[in-house]
Amino acid sequence: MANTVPGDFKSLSTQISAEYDQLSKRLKQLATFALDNPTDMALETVAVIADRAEVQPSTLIRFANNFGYSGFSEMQKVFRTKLLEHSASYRDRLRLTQFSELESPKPDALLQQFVQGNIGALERLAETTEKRHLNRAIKLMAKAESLYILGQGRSFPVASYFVYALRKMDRMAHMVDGLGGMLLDQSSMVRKQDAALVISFRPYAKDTIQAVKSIAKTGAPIIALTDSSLSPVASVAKVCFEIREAEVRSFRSLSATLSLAQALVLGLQDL
Amino acid sequence: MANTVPGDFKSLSTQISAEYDQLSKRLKQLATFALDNPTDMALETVAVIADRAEVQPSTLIRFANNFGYSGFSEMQKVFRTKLLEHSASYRDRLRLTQFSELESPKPDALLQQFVQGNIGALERLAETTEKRHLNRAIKLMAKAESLYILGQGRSFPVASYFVYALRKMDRMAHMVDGLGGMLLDQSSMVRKQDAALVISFRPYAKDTIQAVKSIAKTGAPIIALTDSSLSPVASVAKVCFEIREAEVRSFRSLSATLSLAQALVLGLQDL
DNA sequence: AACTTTATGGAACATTCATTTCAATATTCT
DNA sequence: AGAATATTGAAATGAATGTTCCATAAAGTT
Repeated sequence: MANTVPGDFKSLSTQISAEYDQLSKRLKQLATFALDNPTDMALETVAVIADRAEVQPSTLIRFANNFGYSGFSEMQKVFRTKLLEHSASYRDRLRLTQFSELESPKPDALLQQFVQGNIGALERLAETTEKRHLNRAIKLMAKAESLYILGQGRSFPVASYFVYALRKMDRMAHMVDGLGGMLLDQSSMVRKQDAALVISFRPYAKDTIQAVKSIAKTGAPIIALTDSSLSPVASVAKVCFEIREAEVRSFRSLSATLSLAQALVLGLQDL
Repeated sequence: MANTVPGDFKSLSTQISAEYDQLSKRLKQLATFALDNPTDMALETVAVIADRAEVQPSTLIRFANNFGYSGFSEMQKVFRTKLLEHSASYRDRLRLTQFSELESPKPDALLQQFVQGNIGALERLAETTEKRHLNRAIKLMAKAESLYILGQGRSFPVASYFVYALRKMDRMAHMVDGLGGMLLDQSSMVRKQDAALVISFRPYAKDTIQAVKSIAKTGAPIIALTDSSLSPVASVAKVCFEIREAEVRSFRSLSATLSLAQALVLGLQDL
């Protein structure tokens, strides 16, 4: 048996619709409830769902078995993943699907994974980024005489992109890269009519933190792109963007961060 | 006490941030995990979360108590409701942005445009990239003793990402950046047992082209990431990836290129 | 109508789960 | 350094949850 167990919500719901006529009375009753209240199915317990659907708890298990699942819990996973489709990161979704990362080691599949993950991260970025943060950040950048960009390690590509894009728009942009161990010297150039853009992700580069803190003392506003509100740069920033990047095989991406960088830079154009 | 128990996610997360410094080691550890993985906090069981956060189960209850909740379950409700609110409002958002594509020049719309554009570019990349190109490129990279990376202007962020990622995987990776006008000197270091990775988009930087041609003469294989098969770097490359990036307001993105870069680097791991 | 098959309710069961407890360890204060 | 306090790890506990079982009811078959 175990012919085709619906692995995702779409195939499950179509199968429910298809077999609906052949279901028994209580199973029909539950079927309509399930399709009407997928959120309940995803989050509530057997007892609660049974109560809401006005069905016995055992009916839920029978329902799940009827569609090939070993029990209710297994079926519930399908509803949960469906719930996360748009709101959660790639990794979260992957975790709930039974057959996940392990199998496909081919480079082609790898690219697919990155693409999927990055798409997810981008959707999430669009969803979670607050308009007023964007506005405030752009205003700060516009007011600043010079812009100083800090970013090391994994954040360096983003920093260099900022510098490139800002210069393209004829803005004064300086990379604080610590070349030749001059990091603190470079950051001491920042005056309070300037502004600093700092990109920093775990593990937060010590140099960057140190430089940001010294900049903060000058009173120049700091715009931070980081991964958590607990990040050491978050506390000193005037505006702080929390960015959740995709992660494939414990390798974090940069797509979301770069998209945000683009939006910030291009936003300057409109002022 | 029960002074103010955070009833919604926002107040909870701000309170976590506020009290973070005064938390104990394990509680800090869990705090960052909770803010990083709200989905896990919402859906998983105490045991699973404890395992993922590398913490004892009891820590979760202590954490919840610390913020005024009677137990973990009570706190979990906060994470769950926020998950629901979020996925609900997402559909509204999508509907809204689909309407307004053309009109609003606000930074928020700009971000949506970038996100949409980049998602499109990523999908296209997944479709058009040929498996055998990936395989060939990865094999060339694996065989090479040292890897030399070239990329200037807009391609520089990608180049620096390559260097970062390759070094992370303990590969010899050298940036040919032409610092101090030494570009041709740097490229003369390449021997035929090495390989070069060149990223170049219109308008192709003269320096890069020149350097690539001189590298080609050594017989070292060249892998190119570029925008057209007519690009000056395409003709000298052993493997050439044509990448079409998203363009918003005549500003080209880098998401697709970076995703490909990630796939290439991580593909090395599997050999 | 008698018999077989299937569906259902409700309680019993076993499992998983959140929570409590306590000894061991680390930290702080005197 | 030593006592006092706070933190942590690991197992025990008890509550909740998912699942199974079986007697009863309904539907279908001869």
